[in-house]
Amino acid sequence: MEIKQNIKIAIDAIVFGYQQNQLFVLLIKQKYGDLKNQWALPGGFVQDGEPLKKAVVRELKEETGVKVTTMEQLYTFGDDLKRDPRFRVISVAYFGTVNPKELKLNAGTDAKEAKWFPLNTLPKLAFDHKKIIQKAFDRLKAKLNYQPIGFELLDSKFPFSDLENLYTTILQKPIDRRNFRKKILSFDFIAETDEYRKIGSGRPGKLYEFKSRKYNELLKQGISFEIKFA
Amino acid sequence: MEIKQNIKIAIDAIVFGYQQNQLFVLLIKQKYGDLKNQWALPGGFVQDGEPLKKAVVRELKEETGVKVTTMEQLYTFGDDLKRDPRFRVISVAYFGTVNPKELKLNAGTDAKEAKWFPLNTLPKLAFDHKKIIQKAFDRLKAKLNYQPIGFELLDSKFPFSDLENLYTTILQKPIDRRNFRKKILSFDFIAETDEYRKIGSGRPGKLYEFKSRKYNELLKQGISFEIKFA
DNA sequence: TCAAAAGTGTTGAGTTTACACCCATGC
DNA sequence: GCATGGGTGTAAACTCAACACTTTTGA
Repeated sequence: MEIKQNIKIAIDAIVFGYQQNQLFVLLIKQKYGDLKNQWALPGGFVQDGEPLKKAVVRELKEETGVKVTTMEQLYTFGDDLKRDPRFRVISVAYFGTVNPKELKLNAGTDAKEAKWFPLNTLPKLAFDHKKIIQKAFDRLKAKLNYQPIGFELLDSKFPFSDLENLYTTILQKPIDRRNFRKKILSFDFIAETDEYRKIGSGRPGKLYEFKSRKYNELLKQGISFEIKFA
Repeated sequence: MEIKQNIKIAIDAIVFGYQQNQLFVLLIKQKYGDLKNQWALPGGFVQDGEPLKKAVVRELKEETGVKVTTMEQLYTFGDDLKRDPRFRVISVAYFGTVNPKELKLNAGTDAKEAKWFPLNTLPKLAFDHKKIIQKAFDRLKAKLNYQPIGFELLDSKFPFSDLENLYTTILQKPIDRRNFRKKILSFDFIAETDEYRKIGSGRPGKLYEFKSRKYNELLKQGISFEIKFA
């Protein structure tokens, strides 16, 4: 049985980073073709013997130098036949988060043309990448309500207020600080350290760290992490 | 820029139906190749000028005669290089539900080789289709908790107990009948009719109908339909 | 001593859970 | 009259939402 098909398959990666009350997305500058010099999501064509998720990790490393641990499949864009003007491309989009260290792009590899952009001041984007980022952000927002992600986005030791601010930034609405703290602490997967944040004005905040072992145990047991507040 | 790629792209469709406290999945018997006569999900290769979602609708109609309205993208299977033993195939899986009328397959088209199987007594399946069905079922179950789907799976007029039974069947646990009724009625998108179910033993139940207009309005307003109970 | 951010409890409202008996029908 | 499934209310436990003042630090 011979199948003729003239469709290319690609992956795109949406990587979010967080710093100082701003969400960032990692973009690269296109090097070739009509869209040369336009900004776009990291990504590219899948190789013949390559699983999709390997392709995502590879492209990210090649194009930006950023190493990610887990990328989650977001959506497959394959209804718009002209999303790539050259020929038909179906793209499987993955998204993930990285910790703040990665926000300093190591200049190695091809990374000169990679840059972090604040989510609210994105440049003009190639293809349908604006739409894809929107969808990824929607998913991130939705996830935040039912499982406490976001630890990946923070330093390994962080003051409680960083977590608060991360939530207000992503959800784009204020939260009740007292209720939020009660709720998060009740899950019992972050632990106080005996350190304090040194810099900045105001009273220094105690630093907390994420207890990933506890968190994964709870996940396995299927505990549900709903987080509700104004 | 020339890209060499030897990967085929296909879609698979998981269609659920419901009848008498049982969930059914629509399968077809393979006609060609090594896997001839094995059961598999309806699906096939995407045509060059064809959006993914059109491909799903087309394949379903061709292979089973079943007409679906909306199919939701489930997941793209592309990590296992040998999921199809012949060559590399990446498959975008879609799932959806149909109303009980469709459970009687119209003998037209190629439908002779299509059949509804109860979810708990599936035959041996080709490829990784067992895994795909499992994932679709997990998603169906998850959806049921946060939005009252399932009306599609029932007759247009149904006794309340049908809805109850649908929930216990999918969630695989008993529910509190009184609390369930209170909750569902409080959403106010099903309406009493003045008819009663005629057949069966016991006291005849009032028939209800789904108020899709109301439901869609609420969805637009972003009302959240959480349904919790034992 | 002032500005800035951190830390902390209580109360009322609303929601969820648990629970058992009577009703209408066909046989 | 009995078997079968349909229909109904209430109280206790829990969770959520609203709300404001004190503490610690650096400048």
